[in-house]
Formats: sequence, C-alpha cells, structure tokens
Amino acid sequence: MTVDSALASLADARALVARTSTAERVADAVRNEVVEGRLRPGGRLPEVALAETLRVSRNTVREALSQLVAERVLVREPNRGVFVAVPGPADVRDVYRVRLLIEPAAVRDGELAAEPSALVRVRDAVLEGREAAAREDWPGVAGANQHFHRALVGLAGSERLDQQMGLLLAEMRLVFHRMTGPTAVRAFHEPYLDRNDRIAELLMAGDREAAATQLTEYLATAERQILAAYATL
Amino acid sequence: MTVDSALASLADARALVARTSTAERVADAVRNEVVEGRLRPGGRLPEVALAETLRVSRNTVREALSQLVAERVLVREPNRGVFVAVPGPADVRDVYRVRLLIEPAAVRDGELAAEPSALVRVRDAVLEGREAAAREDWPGVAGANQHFHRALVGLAGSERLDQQMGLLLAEMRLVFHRMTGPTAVRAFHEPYLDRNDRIAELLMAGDREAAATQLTEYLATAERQILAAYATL
DNA sequence: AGCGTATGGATTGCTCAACAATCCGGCAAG
DNA sequence: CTTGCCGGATTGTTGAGCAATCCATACGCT
Repeated sequence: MTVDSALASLADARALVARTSTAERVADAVRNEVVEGRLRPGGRLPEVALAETLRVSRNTVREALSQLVAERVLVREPNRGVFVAVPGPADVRDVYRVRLLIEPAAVRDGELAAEPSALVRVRDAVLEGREAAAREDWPGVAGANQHFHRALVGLAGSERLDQQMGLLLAEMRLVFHRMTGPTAVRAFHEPYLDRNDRIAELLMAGDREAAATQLTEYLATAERQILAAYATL
Repeated sequence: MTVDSALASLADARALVARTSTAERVADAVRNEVVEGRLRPGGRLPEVALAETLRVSRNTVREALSQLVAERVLVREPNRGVFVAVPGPADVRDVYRVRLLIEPAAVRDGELAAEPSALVRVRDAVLEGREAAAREDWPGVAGANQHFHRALVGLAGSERLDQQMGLLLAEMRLVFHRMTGPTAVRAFHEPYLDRNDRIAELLMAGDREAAATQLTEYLATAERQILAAYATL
C-alpha cells in the first residue's frame, strides 16, 4: 500500500477524532426520547426545563431544537415553543408519496453491482426481524422493519438518500406512536415479515423488477392501513 | 359561505402573520449570497464579521449558520469555522444519483391528474428559459432551468420532495460556481433549452414514459459533462 | 536547511444574565 | 357571553465573557 492510499484511507478517521458538539449530543438525546415514544406527540418541550435537566445552556438547547425542527421531528410555534410533531393524515400521505417514489426506484435501478454489501444488509434486516419475532420482541420487529427499508434505499448507493430516508423513518415512528397500544405495533408489523422475506429473495435471485412491484404493493397497503387506523381516531 | 368555512379558509393565513424570525432572515440572506455566487466556494464566514455587518448578535448568526450547514450549503470544521461548501466529484455523483432516481420517477408516476397546475408550471419554466435566452440573459436561463427541474418533481405532488429538491438545486448552483466563467454557464445551459422543450411537450401529450426516458438520458449526459469539466480542474 | 517546540493572537464553543415581545389564563366590566 | 385588561410565564434576541482550539510565527536544536 502506498503512502498516499494509506493517508486517503485515514481521511475518514477525521470524523472520529472530531467528537460531536454539545448541541449535537443534545439533539440526539431529545430525538431518542421522541422516537422511542417517551415523549408523546404534541408534547411540549420548554427550553429552560431541558437546559436544566441536561445541564447545558439555554442557547445550546435552542440550537439543538432548531435542528430537530428542521428534521420535522419537532415543530416550532413562534413565541409559543416547540412541540413533538403530530403527523396528520396529510403527512402520512406525503411521506408515502415519497416512499412509493424512492424505494421501488432504488430497488429497480440501484447500482448494487457496485455495492454488493448493500444486499447483505437487506438480508440481515430480514433475519433480524425473524429473530426478534421468535423472541416476541415486537418493538424489535418494528426496528428491524425500519432497517429493512433503510437497506432497500441503500441499494441506490447515495449518502444523501440514506440520510433523507433516516428522517422519513423517524417521522414514521411518530406516526406509529399515535396509533399505538403495544398490541397495535405487533398487529401492524408482524404480517410484513413474510413480505420482507419475499422481497429479499426476489432481490437475491436478481429479479429486481418483481421485487419493486411487490414493494410498491406493500407500501400502498401499509399506507391504506395506517390511514384507516387514523380514521378511527 | 358559513362563518366556519370562512374561518377555515383563513387558517392558511397563519403562515403570513407569523413573520419570520431573525435567524431565519439571516440564513436566507447568507444563502442568497452563496447561491448567487457572491461568496466563493471554500470562502470562510467568520461569525463576528457577519454579526457586525448584519447588525445582529453572534448567537443568532450561529443559529443561522447551523441551519445552512444542515442544508449542505455550508460546512463546519470544528473549532475552525464555517465555509462555503466545495462540492467535489463525489458530491456531484451522489447528487445525480438522487436526481436520476427521483426526477424520472416523478415524471413517470407523479399523480398529475390531481395537480394539473403542476404541468403548467413545467410549461412556464420552458417559456421562461426561452425568453431569458432571447434576452441573452444566461444567468436567467440557468434559473429557468432550475425552475424546470423543480417543476418536474412537483409532479409528484409531495411537499417533502419539493423541499428536498430545493436543497439539491442549491447544491447544484455551488457546483456551477466552481466551473464558471460566465461563458461556461451559457455553454452549459443553452443546449438544454431544446431538451426541456421536448420533455415538456411529451408530457403535455401524455407520453410520460418517453418523457422519463428522455429525462434520464438528459441527466446522465449532464453529469458526464460536469464531471469532465471537473477533471480539467 | 530540516524538525520539533513554544508562544501569542484569533476564532470558535459554550455559558450566563438580562430585557423586550409575545402569549396565556383569569377576571372584571359592559 | 363577549370584550378588554392585567399578571405570570416563555420565547426571541442581545451582549459579554471565558475556556478550548487552531494557526502562524518565532525560536532552538541537530
């Protein structure tokens, strides 16, 4: 290995030495609380309370909150405060419009020749889901499901797309938290285990067109199911 | 019209009364300077200098800069400052991966039945480009070109996708500013006037499949052209 | 010259304290 | 039952300040 190539491989390490900023850590902490469901959609996040419990300045709290607002995890009502987002039916439809556009396209056209590792990640997500189901760990199944879809857009091989999908999935978790009792999360995710499996196998077999078609149908029924659940609310 | 329905139609006005925050205005101002090319890629943005020239506290400047970093318009190097982003070839490839996935998909599958206004916006962008070209207003042509692509993803009818496309196009302007002399911007955008026109006509004629195919080819050659220009740098 | 080290200045990351503007709830008056 | 007003609380924004970090320069050594 030449010196230059060795140095090039070290370029990534820059991200590791530069440890994360305080505001970023605060944002991560709050985002976790939200997506884990420990903060209810609609709940308020007062700046001073956060600042005190996290032992940071109110300014850095504001910086973190602003970031989460940009991620659509929180919403800011001017002069009133920031709240956990409450995704309505319009949001669900919009999110699924994006997913229906991106995910099948990634499956169909993604350059997985360049990234064979992306395929194993799909397979891994399926396994993760099966194992969680065997353990009756339904939040685990939900998590695996997200990993599955994340792996699917990973087939496109685009850093920007991956990041964007992360935001969409975070929003989806908010959606789920609006419908949940813990019984609902099982009822919702369990039926998709088989579908994930089927899509993964079609992909491994190289039939991307069929996989994409399956996925489109999959997403469409999921959207209908969620909107139906919303209607009873 | 009942009182209730009248009030309901006023709900949208909420966005207008709530005027934008200072940090937001600062962010808009800086973003403009950047995408208009008055700040060179790689240029540094010291916090105090900005704060003084804009007559605003350093804290609000920081808030604005953080937002622009999230938009990838700026990059932050910890403890060193924020700089105008310098998109490299890897960024160009990534951006075009996203565009090649999203734009043709929007053309193919967008629910324009629901949004016929979206189609006229495509047509308008084409006209805007022709008029700018007649005026020999090449930055105007470039702007119209962006409006064209924005209108294309508008066919998908998704607010989130529109927003995301806005960020991508802002990044594209940074890319152009790396290659430019003002002669380059003409040479690059002028040939695409006809292609835009052709795609728009295919769309109006209802042949979305052909439009999508044209668009895919269009984007692929544009990417090659840009990367070639980068190579000579 | 080449290399490591120290030193000083500049800038960022973060904190703290304060104040005006705004919003909310309640209460009193019409 | 509405309108108007008051008081408390929270946000939006400012200003100052300090530790940590980075950069350039100078210094010393080989």
